[in-house]
Amino acid sequence: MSRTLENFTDALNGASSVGQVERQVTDLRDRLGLQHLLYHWVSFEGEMFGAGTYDDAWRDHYISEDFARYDPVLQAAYSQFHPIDWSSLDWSPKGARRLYAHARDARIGSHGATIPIRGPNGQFAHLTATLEGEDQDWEDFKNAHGRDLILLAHLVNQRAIEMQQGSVEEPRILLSPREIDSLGSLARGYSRAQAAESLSISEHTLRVYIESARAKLSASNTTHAVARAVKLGLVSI
Amino acid sequence: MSRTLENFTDALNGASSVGQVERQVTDLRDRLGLQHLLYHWVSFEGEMFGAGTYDDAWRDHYISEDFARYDPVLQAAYSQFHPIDWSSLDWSPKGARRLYAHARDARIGSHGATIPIRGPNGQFAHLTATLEGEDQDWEDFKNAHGRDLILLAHLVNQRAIEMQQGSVEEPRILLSPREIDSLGSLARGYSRAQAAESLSISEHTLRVYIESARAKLSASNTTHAVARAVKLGLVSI
DNA sequence: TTACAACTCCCCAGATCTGGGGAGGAACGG
DNA sequence: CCGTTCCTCCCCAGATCTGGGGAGTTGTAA
Repeated sequence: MSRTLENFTDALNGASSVGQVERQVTDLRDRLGLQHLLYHWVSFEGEMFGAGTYDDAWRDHYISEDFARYDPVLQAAYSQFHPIDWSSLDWSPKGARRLYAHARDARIGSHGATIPIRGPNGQFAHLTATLEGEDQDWEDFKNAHGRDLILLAHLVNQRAIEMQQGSVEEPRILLSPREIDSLGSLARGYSRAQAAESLSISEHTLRVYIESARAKLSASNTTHAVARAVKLGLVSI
Repeated sequence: MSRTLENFTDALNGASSVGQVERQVTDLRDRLGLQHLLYHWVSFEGEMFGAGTYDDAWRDHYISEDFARYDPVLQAAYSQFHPIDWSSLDWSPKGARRLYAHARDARIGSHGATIPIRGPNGQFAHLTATLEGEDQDWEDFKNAHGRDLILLAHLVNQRAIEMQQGSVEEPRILLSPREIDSLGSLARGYSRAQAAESLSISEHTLRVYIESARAKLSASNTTHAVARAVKLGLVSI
């Protein structure tokens, strides 16, 4: 790990407010010669916060244009473990092309990488670094700092969790094995009749499991319960 | 990052079998002066695999005694994001004390750290490093290599996912914006009537979007479509 | 011993979803 | 210009899900 990053992470541990974190992120961005650096947490309930160097105008614009719907970076971040190099993504759909054009106008950066990071209970965040320059500049940066960014993402997320932990901790949702089996079958497309048969139980029993899982997941209906369970990693498909 | 770890991760990328990975892990353990080093993936279905230096006798013993139920390291790994220093855990419950005694007998190590790591779709793994020595030896190791272990966990997990995924690449599925809106509303628990109203369309229109999204996702029914869309990161909830 | 969670099973009646059919207009790329 | 995709809307009839009620057994921890 480079000295710059060591100093940054030491300072991060001393930060006691988001404002201080943001100043340190800005400083690190400049030291690394980046266009932007952003840490962004998307909580399970949809709350968002972050610390980074995107200006308010871009943030507001991104939200008002509902770019999250079209953003291939976000979609890749949700579904992948690997760091995402923006140049590896498909920007051909219309919405994505539009986002790309607007981001170029806003001087977000010609190249970027986004590192997804996951914590317990469905916590999700990502660290994004962008650079303005030629392809070779970007390759050089990745070779020099690619692994550093991974570690940085982890350490920033760790600090963010520590800062967040003053507030209420979400209770951990636990489903029983049969609840997991039941929602899992539905998530894989079985009807209730099929699911009951495959689990060798009656549909009545299956329903009890679904309903109790629904209650634990605070879900309005079964589809909602399944979606939450998939999102929380409680069932696999 | 130290030269030893760089060499290890470069070799890891060239490994084409679990056996090769295991040899490299053993080598790294020795270079770092550790008692043991273990990467352990716990799949959702309960399958476990890993690459590490615990011997088969300990693994079998751990399983036959059902120590996973009592292991405070595992419990902490499931519920925390931070690297877990074993010495920070509460070993006073009866089962945990018993596990601790058996692990000491098996020379697992007097000190250890476990780094939890999470991927998409509920994937969970951890990297554990143990050391036999005095408290000061352990503090020295953590200061020298603590952050390296975090990065190592990430890179090993990345490699493990690559190996697990083989050659099957899912064709990229694209949903239209209205399809995304529709499935997203259902994933958030809206009934079709509510979803149609919130999107300012008729239920008939909503249904067309749901059905076309279902076809694109090769889903048996709507719940299946929603689950797949969540899993693939196509909709957020 | 008691309480709770997990597992098993049932009923009725109404609400919602699904298979299968139909239709039109606008935008974009070849 | 034509074909495709996306967006908009409709019908009928049957299948499935849901709200609300009921029940029992077993195992475990306090």
